[in-house]
Amino acid sequence: MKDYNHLEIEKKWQAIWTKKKAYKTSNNSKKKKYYILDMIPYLSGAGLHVGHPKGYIGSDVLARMKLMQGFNVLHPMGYDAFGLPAEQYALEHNIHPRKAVEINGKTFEKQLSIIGFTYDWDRKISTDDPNFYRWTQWIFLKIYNSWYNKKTNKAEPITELIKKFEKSGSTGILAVTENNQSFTSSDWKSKTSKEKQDVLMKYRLAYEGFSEVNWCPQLGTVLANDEVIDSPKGPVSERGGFPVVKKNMRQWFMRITAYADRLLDGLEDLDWSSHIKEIQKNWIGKSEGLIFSAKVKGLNMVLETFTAHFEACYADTFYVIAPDHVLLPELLDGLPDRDLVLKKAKEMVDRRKGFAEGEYKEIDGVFTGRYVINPMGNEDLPVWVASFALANYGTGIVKCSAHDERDFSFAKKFNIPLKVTMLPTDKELARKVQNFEICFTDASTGILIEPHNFIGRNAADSRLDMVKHVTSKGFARIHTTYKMRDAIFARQRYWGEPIPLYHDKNGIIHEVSEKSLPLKLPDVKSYKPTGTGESPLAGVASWSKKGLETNTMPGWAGSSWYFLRYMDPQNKKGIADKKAIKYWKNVDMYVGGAEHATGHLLYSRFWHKFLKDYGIAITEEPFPALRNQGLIMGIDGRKMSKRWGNVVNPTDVVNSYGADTLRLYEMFMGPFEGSLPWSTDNIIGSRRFIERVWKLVERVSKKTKSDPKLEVILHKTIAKVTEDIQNFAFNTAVSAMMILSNEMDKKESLNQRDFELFLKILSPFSPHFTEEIWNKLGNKSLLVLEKWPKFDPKKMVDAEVKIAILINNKVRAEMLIPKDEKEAEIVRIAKEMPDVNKWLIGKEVKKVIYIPNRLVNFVV
RNA sequence: GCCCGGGUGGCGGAAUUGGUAUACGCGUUCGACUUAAAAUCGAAUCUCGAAAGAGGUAUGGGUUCGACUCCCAUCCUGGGCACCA
Repeated sequence: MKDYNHLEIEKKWQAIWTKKKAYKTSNNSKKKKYYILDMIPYLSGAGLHVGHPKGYIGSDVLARMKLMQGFNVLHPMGYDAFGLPAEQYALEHNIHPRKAVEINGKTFEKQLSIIGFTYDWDRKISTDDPNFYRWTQWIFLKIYNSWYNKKTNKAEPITELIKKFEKSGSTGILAVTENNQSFTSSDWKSKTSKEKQDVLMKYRLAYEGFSEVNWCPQLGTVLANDEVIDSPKGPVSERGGFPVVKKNMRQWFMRITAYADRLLDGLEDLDWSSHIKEIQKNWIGKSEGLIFSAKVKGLNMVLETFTAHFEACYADTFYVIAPDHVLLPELLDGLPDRDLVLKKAKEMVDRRKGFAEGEYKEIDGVFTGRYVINPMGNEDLPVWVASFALANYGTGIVKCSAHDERDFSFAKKFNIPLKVTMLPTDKELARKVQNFEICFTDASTGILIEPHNFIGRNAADSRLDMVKHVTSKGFARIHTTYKMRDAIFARQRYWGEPIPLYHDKNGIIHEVSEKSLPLKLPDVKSYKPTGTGESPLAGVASWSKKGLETNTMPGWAGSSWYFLRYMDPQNKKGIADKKAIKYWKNVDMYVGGAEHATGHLLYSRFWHKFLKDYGIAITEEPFPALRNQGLIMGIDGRKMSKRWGNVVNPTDVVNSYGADTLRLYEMFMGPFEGSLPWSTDNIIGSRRFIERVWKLVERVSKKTKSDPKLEVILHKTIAKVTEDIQNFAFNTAVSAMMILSNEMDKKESLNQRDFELFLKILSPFSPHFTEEIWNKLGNKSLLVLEKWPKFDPKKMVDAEVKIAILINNKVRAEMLIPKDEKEAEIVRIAKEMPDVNKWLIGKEVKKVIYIPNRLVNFVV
């Protein structure tokens, strides 16, 4: 056997696999399908470092095993070419985004090609391809033309809603949003087109509205909440780190909140890390509580407050309202200090704007001069404007008591009287505020006893009782709120999918007809952000003349459905052929970074659920199983980045060690989901292993008989590797194979069939050199398409086992004995062993514990 | 502040219905080969101890014949959320 020349071998087999179309995926297969997908990468142009392929290698190892196990495997790759990363690269390098995408795509493909992936490049997609974004626009129109029917709990065409409005006698359609619309059919018919549009806009799942948004002047665009991060200097953009401020703008939105419950409920059955599920759960932020209504004294007005923590509601002594609350001016009407209070409120709002979300901790307030009648009693409670109250959570008005730390300090500052009810956790508080009035206490148990008798109940039960109590008395009603907000679906940028809508002279919105899709992004000279909040498209005469929407779609549009396109990427009649979707269904195993927990992974679940309602997708969830690869850090332990000069280029590693070594090492480094520093020392170990296997070939012979002991290890290894790959425990799979090769190394001669079984299970990790050996051993077929070995449970059984002899849990001796020997026999032999006997002399054995084939423990 | 993870040799890490802690790899030390070095091969490598033995999985306690594993408390650490009522 020649010396191991990785460059030659890898190039050779990559060419042969491509020529023989070894990884071509068919849509007309009788085999069972397995769809394994890597998160679509965006083309930022920075080039890959060794951390990028880690996830791809993991999914590739699984894909290769599934292929060998006889599945029809779909394992595609493409680019998310639209959006900020590509555009930012273009701006920095002063080239057109289209050109930037082309260059970066080629670099990316070249870097990947040498690692030896199983991608079927015939299925490549790119989100900026008109043949692709035609369907992104098409889906947008479907979403735009739908509303969420809470009764059927699914999206329905907006035409169905209009029919309901038109149907005579119908009044009050159940609203998706807070707007409780109520009108008769004649009311509806008498409305102008514009008025009808305004009503429907409150139901559409894609809608136009105004809102305070995260505006990034440097990027010249609006950012979603998850694209903004906090820094010591205030909020900055995730991409680029530029300052972000609040700005009120016209926007397109996606009504993701309509799907809040389904997004939350669906999480339970997903095979995702609990960590990611937890993040999504917190993001959705479902909170069940009560809404109390209180009459304002001296006005014909009711204030509603939402609270999820109503256990202490009998102790409430004051109300607060958000300084920017829409009802505040009305509440102040007729009061002498009206303008003064409004001015103070405005100051509070302005002050808060200067802080990042969550950074503003000042306590400020002003008394409105109004009182409400306590809904649970008769006394009057003062209403204050408080800097901490948020207009957009709950009702924007809070009912306050001493039990909330923040309410407590507010009351302290402004000398507002307080009461407490004793709750199990509040004994300390009761001591702290002993000067205040204490109501409804049970000093010994801390459980509420008045005005309803709850003696002997635990906290959860008394919470339930409290709900019953206050709702039956009419003090409050049950209500659920969510922290999640509707997603902004617009960017004031050039490089994105055009939104296929236009406004006419009367301000009526029309759709670009389905037939004329794709609505192509026009070529422009200047694609730079205008900085004013207007999209560069506004400056294109032919575009604005038609009244076309000048905002483009955000970066997450294409990535919210691309996985369906891979099923049938060339289809011209729809996003994919019905049969193809029926066959591939959804992604069996999704692999990507954990940083997309609240962005991509939430948005694509939302779109998929919509497409399910619409009858295109056939499963409720797009990604039933998800694995997140950990980062690979620089040698210095810092994140790999040009800035630190610690970037390791995979091409360099492939050149000096080979793709097989790179692949094996990245899988062996540690747990797949862990973040680890790259190590130039450790990679040697993986290379040595490959060379040792390479040399083993010299001892392989068809004439050599199977060694029974080696066979046991071999079959145990096959079982372990099969299981470990399925569980993404690649590091232990590699370690098991290292143990096997060490055992083989001890033998003078090896049975060829046994050795070939080893090659097969090693092939997914290091496909090139194993293919070369397979070929050299005289096989004509391709190893990568060979059948995955089945382990034989009969061959996994050791003839002899090593049993540890313990005295009082200390190992004192060992014995080799036939498997499944009788306990009595083992104990008899053990007692006679000198190393055991000396510990037992003169002592009484109180107990003998025997664990079959593992240990025997004498308790003396 | 609240909600999730995690803490095992010099290093990456193995080990879970509770059953021989430190597999596998790296590094280090010694030896072989070599004029020499690299590479390769062999041996050793948790701590104390000459040995017998003793101790040891962040810390303290508990359950158990037996705990890295289960329970309680504490400390450290990574991540997520946050004036969310």
